[in-house]
Amino acid sequence: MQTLIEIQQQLLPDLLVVMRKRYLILRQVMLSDMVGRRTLAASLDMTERVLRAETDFLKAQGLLLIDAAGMRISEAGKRLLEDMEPFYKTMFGLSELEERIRHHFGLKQVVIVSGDSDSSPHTKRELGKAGCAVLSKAMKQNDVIAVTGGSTMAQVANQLTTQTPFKGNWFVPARGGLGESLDYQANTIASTMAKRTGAQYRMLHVPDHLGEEAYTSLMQEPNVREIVEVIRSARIVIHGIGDAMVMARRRRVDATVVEAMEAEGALAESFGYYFDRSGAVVHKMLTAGLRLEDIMETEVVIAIAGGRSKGEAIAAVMHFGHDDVLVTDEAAALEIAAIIDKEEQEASATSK
Amino acid sequence: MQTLIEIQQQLLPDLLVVMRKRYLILRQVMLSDMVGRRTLAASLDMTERVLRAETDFLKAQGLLLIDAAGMRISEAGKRLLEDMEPFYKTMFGLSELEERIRHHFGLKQVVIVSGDSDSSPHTKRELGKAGCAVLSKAMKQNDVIAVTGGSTMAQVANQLTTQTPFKGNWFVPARGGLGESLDYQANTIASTMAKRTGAQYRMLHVPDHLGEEAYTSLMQEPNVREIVEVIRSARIVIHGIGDAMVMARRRRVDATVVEAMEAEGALAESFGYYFDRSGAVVHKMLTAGLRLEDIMETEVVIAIAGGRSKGEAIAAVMHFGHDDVLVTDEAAALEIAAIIDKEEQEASATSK
DNA sequence: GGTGCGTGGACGTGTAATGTCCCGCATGCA
DNA sequence: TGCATGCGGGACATTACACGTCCACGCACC
Repeated sequence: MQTLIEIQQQLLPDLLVVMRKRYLILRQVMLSDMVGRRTLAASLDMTERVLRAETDFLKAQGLLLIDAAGMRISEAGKRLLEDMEPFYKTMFGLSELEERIRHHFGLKQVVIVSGDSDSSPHTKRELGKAGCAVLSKAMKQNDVIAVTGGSTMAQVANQLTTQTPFKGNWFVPARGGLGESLDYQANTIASTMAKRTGAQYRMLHVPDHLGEEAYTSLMQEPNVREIVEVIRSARIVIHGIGDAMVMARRRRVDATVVEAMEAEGALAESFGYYFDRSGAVVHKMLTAGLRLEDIMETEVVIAIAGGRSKGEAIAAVMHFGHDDVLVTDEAAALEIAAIIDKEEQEASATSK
Repeated sequence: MQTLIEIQQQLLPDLLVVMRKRYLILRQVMLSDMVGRRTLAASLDMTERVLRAETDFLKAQGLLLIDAAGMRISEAGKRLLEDMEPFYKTMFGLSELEERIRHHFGLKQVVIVSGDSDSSPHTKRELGKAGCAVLSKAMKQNDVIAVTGGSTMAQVANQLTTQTPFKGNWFVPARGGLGESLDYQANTIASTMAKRTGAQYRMLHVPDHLGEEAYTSLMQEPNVREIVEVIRSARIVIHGIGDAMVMARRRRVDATVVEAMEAEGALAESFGYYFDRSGAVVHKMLTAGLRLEDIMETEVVIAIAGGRSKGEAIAAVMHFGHDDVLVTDEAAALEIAAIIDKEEQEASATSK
């Protein structure tokens, strides 16, 4: 059985967005007692014109009183705010979280699905769906999309569908082979995505982790070189995020290297790199795939990861600061919010 | 305390309209099992193109399955319809009623406010407000608006406000003096409305009910004649509806005439005329105000009346068939719906 | 009486919604 | 087996609307 809100989300996905917008306007006016349009627009981060459309509407509904001196809330508006209070958190809790995380890390967009991917396969599926929606929106024609491996990315690949085939688009793996199971290989995922969207794909058949010698000689190979250049020119990168130690072990990284990384505080792994708590890269190395400098120049970088246990790792990668969009779940988002809280407290403590 | 639905009706009435539209599409598809776009558009009374936009959306949401053979509902869509069922009536019950009544009497628009004006002054105020909204929307520049008397019309006049003054507009009484209390006189109401909207007004200082001789001689008077011509040229008429016997008594109509009218089945009164159950006019008479033929040619005729006790009278006037818009309340609307039911049953019984 | 902030009106522009027409295709009937 | 019908979906011109921008005017406060 679904609640009214869940039904509405399906039937009118932007209902909550509009509702929240109007609610916030009303609340802001209430708090400001009497306020002008420009001031209000600034404090709500809206353009003056769209705010005006909304206030005109709220006035017509009798929730707002507007006269030459400015705007104030009506009795009916006050009552509405009070009555809406109990619904606010369940309705907009996630939107609020999204906005908070988006703002703190300077991202373009944050999407949070409810639940915890660690414990619920259903949430993981939803996470995949949300990832698809974001990716589909980002894709244009003749794009190159670099994808990483991992179970979450595999989930995205399985959810991907499209009405109009993206014929001119290329899916490529972001990195070479990483010694994981076949299903979670970047190569596998890139090919699945391409097949499901009617796009093309290319594979990179080299191990990711290379010594300098092997790297140089492989890059002499014309066909390797060619695909590597395609990869590095990707306009969109979509990647998962993992726990550093778990990933290192799964990838059979040298025990000594693992120890070194642990000593340096490695916490998160993403597109083959390891990050510490502050988002600094631990252990940079040669790779045939995407390099850090490529990521920094990529137009759209989408991170997708969920589950309570991944919260810290996600925050670390976000600190790295080159992502544009984050798709995650409620459990991870709450962890991230807690980390933000702590950081802000520390920041205010040191500033004193 | 308001429910979430009530809050939404205030905060996003526009979106709820969209929601209803999508719900009805989904339901129609469900009932039709498998149906084409053109057929569906016809049965929902929508243009093909807007239906297409909606079905594309519903398909993207996974609620509708579309293939070369036609459209059918998906499992998720079926579930959504079931889950929405309990909310439907509270959300759209009034819209449903509006549409039903609108369609049955061939009106352009029906507006229903919740409650019963007979028992709740609050509902009566809301009725007034709704009437204002309709009237404001209908008014253009340099219009002549004829208004009748009555307590409901007085309520409309008291609620009327406007941001932009309607300078070139004229409010006039639809009929002459009718021996009611001053507050409910058409003259009074016309002047109140004019004052509240910054418009002009003219008065008609003659008794409404006239013998042939008096009528002829009064119409010789140039200033009477002039205002009468203005009245009869009104582009908008807004009128109340009353119970025939109550109004006749209040207006001190001759006892013999009252008896005659009662014998003829007089049920409702509006703009000075008396109607029987089927909307036929009982007792036509000379008047210095609006005549029936004027009403028939008026561009916009707005009826406004509410309260359970008025239901029958409203239905009678609607049968008369020259109104464009009806503004009423829930209690009256339910009475009207019951009458429609009965009529339709009788109609189907005779057709057999 | 000046100054600043307020609303509301006007207007140009770009984009999304809509009306219209058409195509290729599957299906069912002759 | 062939033909007609009705299907979804693509294309495109037109329209309507939302939005950014600018300005006039009025009110309150200094």
